[in-house]
Amino acid sequence: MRSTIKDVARKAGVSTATVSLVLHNNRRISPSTRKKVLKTVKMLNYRPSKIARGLVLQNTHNIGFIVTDDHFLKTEPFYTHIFLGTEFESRGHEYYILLHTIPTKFNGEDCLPRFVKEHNVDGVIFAGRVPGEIISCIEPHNIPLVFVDFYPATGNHSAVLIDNMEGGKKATEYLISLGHSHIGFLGGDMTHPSIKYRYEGYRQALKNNNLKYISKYVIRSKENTDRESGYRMAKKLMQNRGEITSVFACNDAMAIGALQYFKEQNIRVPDDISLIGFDDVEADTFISPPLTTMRVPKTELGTLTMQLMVDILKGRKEKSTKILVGVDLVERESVKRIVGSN
Amino acid sequence: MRSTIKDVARKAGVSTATVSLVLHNNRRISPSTRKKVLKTVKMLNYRPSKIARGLVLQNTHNIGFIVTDDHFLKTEPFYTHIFLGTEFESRGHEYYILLHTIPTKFNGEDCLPRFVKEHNVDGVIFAGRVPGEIISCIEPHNIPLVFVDFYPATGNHSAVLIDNMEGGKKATEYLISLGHSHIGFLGGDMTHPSIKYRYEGYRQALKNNNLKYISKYVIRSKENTDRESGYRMAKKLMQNRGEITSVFACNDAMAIGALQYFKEQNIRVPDDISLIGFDDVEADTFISPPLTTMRVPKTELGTLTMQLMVDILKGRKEKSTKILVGVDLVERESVKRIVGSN
DNA sequence: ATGAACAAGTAAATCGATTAACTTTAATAT
DNA sequence: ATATTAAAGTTAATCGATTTACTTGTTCAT
Repeated sequence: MRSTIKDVARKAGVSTATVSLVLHNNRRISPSTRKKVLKTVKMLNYRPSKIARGLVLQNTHNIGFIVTDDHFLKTEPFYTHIFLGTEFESRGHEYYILLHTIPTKFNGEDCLPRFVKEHNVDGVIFAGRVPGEIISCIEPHNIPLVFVDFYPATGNHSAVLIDNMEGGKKATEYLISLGHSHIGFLGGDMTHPSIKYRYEGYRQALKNNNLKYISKYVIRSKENTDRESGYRMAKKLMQNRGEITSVFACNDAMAIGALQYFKEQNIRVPDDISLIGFDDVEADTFISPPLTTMRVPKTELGTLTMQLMVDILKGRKEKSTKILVGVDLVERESVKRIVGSN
Repeated sequence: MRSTIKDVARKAGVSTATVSLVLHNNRRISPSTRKKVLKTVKMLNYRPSKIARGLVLQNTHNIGFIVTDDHFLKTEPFYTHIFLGTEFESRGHEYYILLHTIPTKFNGEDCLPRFVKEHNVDGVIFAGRVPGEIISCIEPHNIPLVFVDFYPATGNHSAVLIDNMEGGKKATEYLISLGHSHIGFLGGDMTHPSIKYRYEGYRQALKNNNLKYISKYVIRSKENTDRESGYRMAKKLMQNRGEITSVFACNDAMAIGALQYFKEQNIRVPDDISLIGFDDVEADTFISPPLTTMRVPKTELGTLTMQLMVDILKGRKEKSTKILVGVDLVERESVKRIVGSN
């Protein structure tokens, strides 16, 4: 049987209060008693029970992590990385992460996650876009919420976000700097804030460089931003290609889908067309040519989120803090300088 | 503030004992009192605190889930599916899953997961191959262990396993049934039990069908069974191709890598060579041609594991129960009947 | 009418930690 | 010598639920 605070107290010849005070570095206890207690603690291999402690302190030291099924399971382990980031960070803070996935076909019923019902979490992290109902179900419970890689339209919540606008701008400006002036944009669901901001960045870059915005160069859909949709959108874009020499895909999954289409059509990348993505997923280095993209620090996104959550729980940060995380260009082989430029 | 058992008792005009007994369906309580209490419970939206309950019952209702980093993060979300399977199943049993990942470069130090140190789990699930040190660190703690998709060489533990031998046999026999008699085997790390058994199945199928085992048709390595290694092993296999008309890759990742190589060499699949994989990962349907493979029910693997864990915790099953899960052929487009056969 | 058997409910101990309030002893000030 | 203060520890209440042992009241057999 595991040892309790009573065992330690008995063995060390002190009260349980003394043991507890020693463990909390209270200086009411003399160095000699302190030493004695610590020795006994070590000897009995004692660790306070998280449960007993939770009962009296009225906390759980658990954090809920909510993400949709399809986000968590998609081929690119984007959210899995974020999840692991929170998990890594939680270790140092003595927290545990409890996962809750929302079915793809969420119908609004039973929207309260079990860990909220049972009051088994001190805070909740939302990763990626989640249905608004879930948020409004949880909000009234008055638990700190932190969003990562998504920010709901209403409310004023804490969030860790990618600087998508800046990223979109950087990606586009990179193409421009290599002489491209007819740049396609391969967009997915434009109601998604991330995609929208990447698109805004694209527009800004064009504007800042005095390039015309040509609407037939821009594909938007209502669909998911996955490989399949990338394939189809690339097809659509190429059917009315104009003078396009490069394409900025709103994420790597779509870029990879587009690449597939280009290959089938014998459109060479980067010789015939340059392609830049966004996210930096693992598959990027394995495909041919390796994809130039904007790196999103996924694990870091997770650790930052968890740090923010802990800061909020300890009252060290405001309940509506926003953290913006920058993205960097990763040059690989899918983008090429326009011949004759510069 | 959330309501406690005292609030319910007061409001219903009974003792806390009565409330607890009602909630446990004890028939010492009269139907009328019962009804009254249940009404109050609903009114106050009361739920017993998991923590308080855990303290008196001496359980945590948490299950630890241990997997290595690289397993959890690899491109094919195989273990992510298993993880989610356990999570789904855990809901119905009022358990929570706590994840612990082992760094790829595990050096043997600090091998005890936090949740074991803190006695914060009732049982531990090991998913996929894990370093032996971890297992022997946890064993002495006398917590129920269940392995899924991996079984350690020593000890007699509970496990949920894929019937790899049967699967390897089925895959090979399928090729044979279509007229193939020169069948390559693309193997990875043969010290891995799963790979070893798939290979055994391959040999058995050959033997049962009176086909010669030709050692140059079999590639084994010590490397990971990933796409990159599939690419390189396919290259090696083709350098000494003999009369090979089909290849059984020990998993889909390797099959996809091989496919990549075949494409680059203008070896058409399935026209020049048939290719069958194992696992049924999502990418299979997106590549061209879609990969014929053996379907492993990943989510089910997770739910079965969790069920087994619960059964063991409740004393309904032995501590060394094994469950073998069958695999099924998924016919897609990477395998073709040999012309002229049958 | 009396006691046995049963039904319905409660009091109180318990799980393992934390901490406010208190006690005891020693040191210091006046 | 006495009051004051500080130091070092302890007592006991508390968190929220569960459950054993007990009480009280009722029914039923004889």
